Amino acid sequence: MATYLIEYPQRVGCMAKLRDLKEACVLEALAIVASDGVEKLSLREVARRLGVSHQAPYRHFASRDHLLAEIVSRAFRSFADVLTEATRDDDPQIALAEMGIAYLDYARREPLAYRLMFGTLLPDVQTHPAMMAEARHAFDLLLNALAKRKKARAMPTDVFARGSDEDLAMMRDAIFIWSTLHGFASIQASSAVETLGLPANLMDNMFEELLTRIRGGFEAT
Amino acid sequence: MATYLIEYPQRVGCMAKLRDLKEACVLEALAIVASDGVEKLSLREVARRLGVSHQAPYRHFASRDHLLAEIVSRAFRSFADVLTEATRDDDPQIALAEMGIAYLDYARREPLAYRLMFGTLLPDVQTHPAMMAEARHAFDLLLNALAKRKKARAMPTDVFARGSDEDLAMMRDAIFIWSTLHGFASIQASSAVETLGLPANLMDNMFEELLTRIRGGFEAT
DNA sequence: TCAGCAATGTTGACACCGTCAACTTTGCTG
DNA sequence: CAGCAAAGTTGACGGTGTCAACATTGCTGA
Repeated sequence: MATYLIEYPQRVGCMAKLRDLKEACVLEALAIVASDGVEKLSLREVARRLGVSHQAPYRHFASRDHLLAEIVSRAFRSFADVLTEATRDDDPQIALAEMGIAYLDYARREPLAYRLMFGTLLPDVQTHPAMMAEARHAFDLLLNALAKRKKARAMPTDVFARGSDEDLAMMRDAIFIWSTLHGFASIQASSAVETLGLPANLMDNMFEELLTRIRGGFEAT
Repeated sequence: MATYLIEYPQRVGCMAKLRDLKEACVLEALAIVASDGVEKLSLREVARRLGVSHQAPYRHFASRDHLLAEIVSRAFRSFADVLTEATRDDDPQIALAEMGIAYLDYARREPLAYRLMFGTLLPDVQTHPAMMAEARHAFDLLLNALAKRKKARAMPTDVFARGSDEDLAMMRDAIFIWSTLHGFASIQASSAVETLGLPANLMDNMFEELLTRIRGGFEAT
């Protein structure tokens, strides 16, 4: 019987209790993912930790995927917040670098959260539009930073460039940057260095070097 | 009773039968991964498809992870073969580009196999050294290609560079190249373009562009 | 006030899964 | 041909997601 009320005693009525258990499930799920990884996440374990029957969460999440979509959404939001906070400088070029560092740093600090977002099969997008919106928001941070940079460097001739082509080119720029950041981050988050028997410190202190190379590749087109 | 004998009737004795069932398990597992993804791989499903009791595979694989390690090893080997075959040109720079194209092409053609190697939590390395050896072999293809390129461009002053520092620098080069390739490939292999609601053809025909940018980033240090 | 009702939580079942233990069958070998 | 080790089978246990039926709760309108 509702042990979670002890941990979340603020409830005053039915609706509040509802939000409490739903919220408690989300928090407990996030805790499981953060400590043991998404593979260990199960509705029954969440229910068990909350001292509630194994079916109680089903009143608030139609399936495991619905709970997963919720915590993935939150992970994207928190990730986007970190990127936003890190991007401070007025110089768009420097702001981009700040974002890149923040990206890599997040993946290193929170490998399980990073794997949750980018390393597992996500629930179907069509049935979880909120999750997609959060993910897109994070991606838009990169697109916006690129747009600012482009604006600051705009040549008069750019006026003639057609909008959609321009957008597509910028998205391609974003894909390149994201590819390099994501590749590095996921290699680091996986145990690839260990798996391959490479020097343990191989990927340490490579952030700046990686950004330099991204810059080089960025101007190579 | 051993329906798989019908499919693999070449057996002549006990030992041959052993290899048959073991081999049949591996082939069936690879088929499952190729058609439904690694998540759908289960020892019981393999046994069922082979018309054999659910415990029979345990005579040949101590656990699910042991079967997984075996098919991951084979995936790495087949991947390495593809890279090797594609790398034909005498010019080390062109050979590197050929390898890059082959890498991206493989990930696009076989997204489930790619995810098997690079997108899932692999079994423990210490207990599966053969798997690690195959993975390392694939990585060494890149290192060797880089070494050839360096040799072809060697300046006389390079003679003074210390070996281990040189190796470390080359591994860092490899990490950059691999990061970009892997990032792009895994973004493509995941349904990220769909998840983010980006133009469906955004990542088409980007292979050459990506290689150009890698080249640019490569020379930026 | 209180009957009724919808929301919420519980219990039990089913079909999956990996894995351990005990058993039977098989086929080679001394 | 007896024996033995390897191979395969059967059954069980605890874990999972999920469906169905039931119990409880607390608000609401007569």
